[in-house]
Amino acid sequence: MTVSPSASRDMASSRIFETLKQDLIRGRFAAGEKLAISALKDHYRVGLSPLREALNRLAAYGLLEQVNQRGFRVPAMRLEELDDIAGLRTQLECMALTQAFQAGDPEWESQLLAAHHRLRRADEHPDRVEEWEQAHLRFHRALLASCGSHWLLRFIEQLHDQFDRYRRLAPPNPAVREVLDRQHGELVELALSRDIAAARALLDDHIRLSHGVARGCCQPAPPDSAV
Amino acid sequence: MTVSPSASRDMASSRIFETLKQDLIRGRFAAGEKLAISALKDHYRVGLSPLREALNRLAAYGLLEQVNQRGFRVPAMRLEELDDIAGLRTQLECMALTQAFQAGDPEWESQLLAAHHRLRRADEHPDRVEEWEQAHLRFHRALLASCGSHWLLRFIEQLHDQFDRYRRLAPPNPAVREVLDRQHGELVELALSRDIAAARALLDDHIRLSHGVARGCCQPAPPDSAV
DNA sequence: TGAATATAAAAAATCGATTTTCTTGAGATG
DNA sequence: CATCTCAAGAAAATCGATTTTTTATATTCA
Repeated sequence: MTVSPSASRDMASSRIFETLKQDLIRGRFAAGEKLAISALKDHYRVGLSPLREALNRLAAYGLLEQVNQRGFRVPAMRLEELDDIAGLRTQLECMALTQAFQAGDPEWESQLLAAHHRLRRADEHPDRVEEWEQAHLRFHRALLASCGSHWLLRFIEQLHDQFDRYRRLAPPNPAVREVLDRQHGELVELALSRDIAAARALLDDHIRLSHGVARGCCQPAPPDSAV
Repeated sequence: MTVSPSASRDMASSRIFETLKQDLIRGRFAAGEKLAISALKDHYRVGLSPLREALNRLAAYGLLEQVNQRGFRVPAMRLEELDDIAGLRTQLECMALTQAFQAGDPEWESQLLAAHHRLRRADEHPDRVEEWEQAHLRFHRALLASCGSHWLLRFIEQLHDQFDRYRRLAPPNPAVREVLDRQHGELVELALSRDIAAARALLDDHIRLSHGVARGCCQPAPPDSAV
């Protein structure tokens, strides 16, 4: 987030922040679960201070909730919130897309092509999920990177993380996945030809499809009487 | 036993977070300044741990920057960033306004009227700046409160805080201020009559005017050769 | 002289221990 | 039998001290 890029010499709090962030997005904790701080401390082999600093950052980022004197919990997952996230993501990304197409230069085009190539390579290895996830995130980043608004990109990134938390919990849908993969290539084409209207429509559809899949993460809440 | 209003029940880290947040927005620290942690500790009379947790939250929120092993600094103020913030604020607030008008119910109308009344009362006391600032923030919150998107409101709040950091540093402009105050009342009228198009135009203008005033915060950087 | 290096002082980050607050459940009360 | 009280245990929050890293200053060497 705000920590400077140098990777290896990172502070313990930044390392544990990144690790926890990924684990939260990957769904390694149950929604609504209360985090036992000393258990985390043992599991991740970090001290209390860096751990607590990371938890505080995650709470400010929206991947954790902090309750007054009773620690941190994983936010509940509600269909209503997923819809909110997806809807807003659509609007913000379409906004950024327009600006990115208008301001995009050859360097942006190159980076986009490169990111797309990496994503296609990752498509070929269905077993290496984390590599694909990273390539996918970077592709969407590259698509909007030239939009010129630091704050817009920041919010989009945050929404993307929130969205993925839901999507990753949903059962995979190979048929839709195939369409989504194809759309990435089409987005690149439209980017190169600067076809804003078509690209917006496609991106809207892309997110809508992905949203539909992600909705599978919440089964309808059973009435209280059920076992 | 007299339980003082929840505030004292808060954790030290939350109290110092709020205090620091306000002081940052009010411009009590110079832009670009490096924060000396132990000085803050003495000044605010808090321990190191709660202080560091608050600083971490503020960095995640965007009111501080954290540099790898060299602590926290106040973000620089750049005209370019103010323009980004104002532009995005306009787009997000207009988006929220539309949804708020569509979903607004009588309770929302009441709260908006109440917030506006408090703001007008605060207008009458030009000496009590902080009261006005709070009433103003709450008015704008009330205007959009019924929009139904938790995440949109969250981002708008964040942008508002960023924007105010610039605006509060700029020299006051009584002429523009008078127009801005009048616009608050007009926004209420348009809210009650659900005139979305007119309200969007007015809100756009409202932010544009305020943006113009806020721009006075950065005097053009003198060339290096100057004394 | 000027670049490079060593070193002392300062600041940040982290650790281990202490204090505070919540939670649980046994026993008292109505 | 349900509710309330209170102490013991668990967990969170905070403190004080230590370790690590940076910064400033002085010194050496070409």
